Amino acid sequence: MNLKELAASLGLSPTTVSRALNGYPEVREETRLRVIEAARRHNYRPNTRAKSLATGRAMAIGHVIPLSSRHEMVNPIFADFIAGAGETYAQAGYDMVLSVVSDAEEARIYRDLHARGTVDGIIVHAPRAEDPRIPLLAEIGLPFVVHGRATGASTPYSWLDINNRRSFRRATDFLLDLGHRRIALVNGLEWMDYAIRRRSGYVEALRARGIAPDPKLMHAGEMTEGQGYSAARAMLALPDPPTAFLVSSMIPAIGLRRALWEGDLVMGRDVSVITHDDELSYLRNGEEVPIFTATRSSVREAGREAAQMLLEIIAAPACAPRSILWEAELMVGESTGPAPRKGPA
Amino acid sequence: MNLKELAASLGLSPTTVSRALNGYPEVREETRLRVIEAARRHNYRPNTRAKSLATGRAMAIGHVIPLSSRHEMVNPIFADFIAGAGETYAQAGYDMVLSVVSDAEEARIYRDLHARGTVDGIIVHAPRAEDPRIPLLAEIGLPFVVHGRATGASTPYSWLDINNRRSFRRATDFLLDLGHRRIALVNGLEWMDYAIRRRSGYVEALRARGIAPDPKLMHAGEMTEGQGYSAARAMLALPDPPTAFLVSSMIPAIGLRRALWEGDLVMGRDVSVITHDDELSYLRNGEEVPIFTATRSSVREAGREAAQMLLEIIAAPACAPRSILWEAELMVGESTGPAPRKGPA
DNA sequence: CGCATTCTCCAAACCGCTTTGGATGCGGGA
DNA sequence: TCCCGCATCCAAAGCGGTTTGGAGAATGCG
Repeated sequence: MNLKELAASLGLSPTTVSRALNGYPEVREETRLRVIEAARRHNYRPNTRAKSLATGRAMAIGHVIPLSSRHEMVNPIFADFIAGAGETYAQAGYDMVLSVVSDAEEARIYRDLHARGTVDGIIVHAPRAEDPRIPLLAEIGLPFVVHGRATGASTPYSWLDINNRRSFRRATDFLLDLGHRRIALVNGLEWMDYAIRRRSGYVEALRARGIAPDPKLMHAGEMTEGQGYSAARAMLALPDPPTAFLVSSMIPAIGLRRALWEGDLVMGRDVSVITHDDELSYLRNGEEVPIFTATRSSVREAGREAAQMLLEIIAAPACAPRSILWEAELMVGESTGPAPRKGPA
Repeated sequence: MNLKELAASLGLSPTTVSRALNGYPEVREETRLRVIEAARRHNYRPNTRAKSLATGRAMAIGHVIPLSSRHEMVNPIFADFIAGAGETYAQAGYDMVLSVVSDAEEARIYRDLHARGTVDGIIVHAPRAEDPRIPLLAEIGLPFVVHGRATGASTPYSWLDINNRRSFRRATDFLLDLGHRRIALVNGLEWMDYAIRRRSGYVEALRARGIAPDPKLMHAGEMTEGQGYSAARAMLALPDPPTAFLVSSMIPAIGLRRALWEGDLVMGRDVSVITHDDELSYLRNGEEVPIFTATRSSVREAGREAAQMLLEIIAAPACAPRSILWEAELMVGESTGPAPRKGPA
């Protein structure tokens, strides 16, 4: 059932039916009701493609999942972010289109999505330092919002991020206040922006207490269970092992927990752990009492908000780039405690 | 840059340019090369919406993520499945559109996606018993492939699934052969099709050895870390606790591992564990030696294959429904061992 | 050389919707 | 009574492609 047929069945012109359905005033109220009723009865939905061809708006937002060709990993927080963004899109009548691409062809995909008119805007995931995607998107003139930031980007852009530096600074201070001096950092890949900021917060806190950061206690890898495990194993085997760990995500924290258990170390007593918690729906940090002391911020909420921001930018393309910076809260759980007197084991 | 402009810049008609780019034979080879070169130089990409309006094909596939309104959880295996499917779509020039909806409005979304012509086909995720989506999609005539199956569906349909019943039957047999008699099942929600089949494989194996399934050893819940933990805690507190567990996913298996550690039970010695392993990219089951003995099947590979199947169905809509049934392999890891003589603890 | 093909290319219709620019009929003010 | 303005509706021109139905030139054949 298309517009023309619906109009014919009502003895009206397509023009009038279109206007009736889209709420234009040039149509008698009685007629409008008749049209709406008929549309409902016939299960009429305007064809998306025709509509967006006519209006010039795709009513769709693109999300590009980059797969680095070496480590073919899907970002585990991606699903929850998408879920949040999806809620916003659904309310606003937008569709979400997803592309999974290796980073080699990422630039091409952006150009494509824009040139083919598939989407009205884009959410940029997992920004890296000096991320080339930002100048690229600015150049081709496709509205976008970055989830995170990109250190060293010169063009202004819109973003939503948490205060990674400050939250890891606070977490490190928290551990220092508990008497820990050998504090390890299990962080994300070193070129990821969030990892850079977290490390700088960590280093800053150490330096403020006159502690030189020890490269042997700083690990950069992917946010997998295995990475958390092996990083912890290696560090615990050092002659002077850490008494506390700072971890960038619940997933490696779980691997770290495994390593601790294997070493007969009790979390919160022998070794303290603080992790960042994205509040992934399938990985809650305990039910009532948090298992891990954690810097916490809902990535799903971030998805909702970033999507909202992008829709507003699309609605008013002229206005200046906006940004939102959230503070992560520090939830004290059972994984932290005073530094042991003589070190673990 | 659109077709008309490109044509004008070449002194050709839009017809000829379109044909040249789409490989039709009615155009001189020399002209074709000239057109292709110009298209490349001007970064020309045909407008998706106009193209699909003209051809009637959306060149897009829909994935609907159902969020049950009570537990607002994102299926953790979803991201990897999507990544696999995305690879197939990218190769075939299809886009992927995602909708996140509460199950209350799922039916409406399917009708919408079809009526608005947004997609050419749909992948159905997380099928339940007697899943209403299957007759619905069949009725509205939208091609679809189910990832999994739906027990009790009367209309024929295409699907790709693993042999859940057999793999859990084999896993249970494996534990029985090791001497275990009190074997617990930590399964998915009882109305999920995969959970039903896994339970039936488990029950079947027990019955074949003359063991009556004990409802107290059968847990049905969501595939979260917390569920695995609390189910294990509860069962281990029984007067006659299980000596072995069968778990439906790595994520609750990790929660289960936490419960075991808390109870000072060594996995593989005091308590045996077999889990299903979807090979999630961020949750590898150990590096060389698998940590968990596991029934294993790549959900990402499933995504690739299901997408492929759907594209073939769209290309040849008349042909009979197809189906693929994969056997999961049983990987023996370190989490299983002979039943302890007198039970744990 | 004449005619039928074959090669190339083009004009125009169409996909389903929006939107501009009227057309028509009615009531009200001068 | 006449004209104007308003309310209501419609015809037709896009949006950017594909595709049908030729047209004109070059080629093949007798």
